[in-house]
Amino acid sequence: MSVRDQPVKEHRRTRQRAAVDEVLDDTTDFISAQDLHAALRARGAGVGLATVYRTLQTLADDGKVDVLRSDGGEAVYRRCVREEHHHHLVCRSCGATVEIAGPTVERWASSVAEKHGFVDVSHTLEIFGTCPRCAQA
Amino acid sequence: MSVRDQPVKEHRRTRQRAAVDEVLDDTTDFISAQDLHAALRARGAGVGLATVYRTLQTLADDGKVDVLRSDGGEAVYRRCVREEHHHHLVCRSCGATVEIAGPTVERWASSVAEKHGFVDVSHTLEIFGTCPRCAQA
DNA sequence: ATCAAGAGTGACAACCATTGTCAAAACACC
DNA sequence: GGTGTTTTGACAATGGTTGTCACTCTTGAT
Ligand SMILES: [Zn+2]
Ligand SMILES: [Zn+2]
Ligand SMILES: [Zn+2]
Ligand SMILES: [Zn+2]
Repeated sequence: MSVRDQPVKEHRRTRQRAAVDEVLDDTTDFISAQDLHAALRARGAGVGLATVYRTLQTLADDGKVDVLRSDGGEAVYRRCVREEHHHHLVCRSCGATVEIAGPTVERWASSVAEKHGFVDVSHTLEIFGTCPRCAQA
Repeated sequence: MSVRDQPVKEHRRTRQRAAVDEVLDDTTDFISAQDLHAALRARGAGVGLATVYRTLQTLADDGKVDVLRSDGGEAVYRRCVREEHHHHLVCRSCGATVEIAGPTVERWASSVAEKHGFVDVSHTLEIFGTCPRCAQA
């Protein structure tokens, strides 16, 4: 997404960050800061809400988690398998997420931008739908 | 974006809606509800903030305006030239917007979704960059 | 034009995600 | 252990957005 993957400043290892990591690893769907905070509580490993927000912010900055906006405009986070740039196919009903890579789209996006003289280009692309499991109703 | 363009219930014509329409027509970039509210004030045609939000919501529901989220998660609206489905190339600096149509991407998106068994599919796609005008710095 | 019914309005409160504050606690390193 | 820096967290504050509800306006019929 950014022009270049940079240094990624070192961070201290704390109980809180480990706890957040753990929840992220156990969660396959995108999750909001609020929900993550609740999940931590449920696990007994309470972490301050502000800390959850800060931690997620940091992870996002470091490219360790992907961020996108839910319908309500709430930011939701997810630890993705691929580190490289990719997109998502998300189930509107259950939240099931599939990571998508599309060289074609990447090329198309940058060519369109270039055609209009835009530089320092990035893009967002998400596909929503109802997954097979949820479809059988 | 939705599966089908539907009936679109009729709405009453009021001074407030006309005023909002006017601002939207005069604004080429995406604008937030707050900013639109301020713009209305500046024009002397004051409209309640709640009304601005409701009006934009309605317009969006009817597919009369496009909505997307700014970096800060704020919803921004724009009356686009094309009524049909399309996307945007937006300048991060000045907000200049170009409407984009991409049959290729449309096909790709639905084929990817189909491949994974997803139905009732929609997608969001926006390209961001620095426009030629803003680039010469 | 008059009128009734219901859609629309607006000032204000309420909500809620997110960020700011800052003293206390935890970490990393010597 | 000592020390300097980072991190934490309870709480306040911010800011966009929605809810409330009495009042007003548009519309369509009489
Ligand atoms: Zn599903
Ligand atoms: Zn991409
Ligand atoms: Zn520009
Ligand atoms: Zn499209």
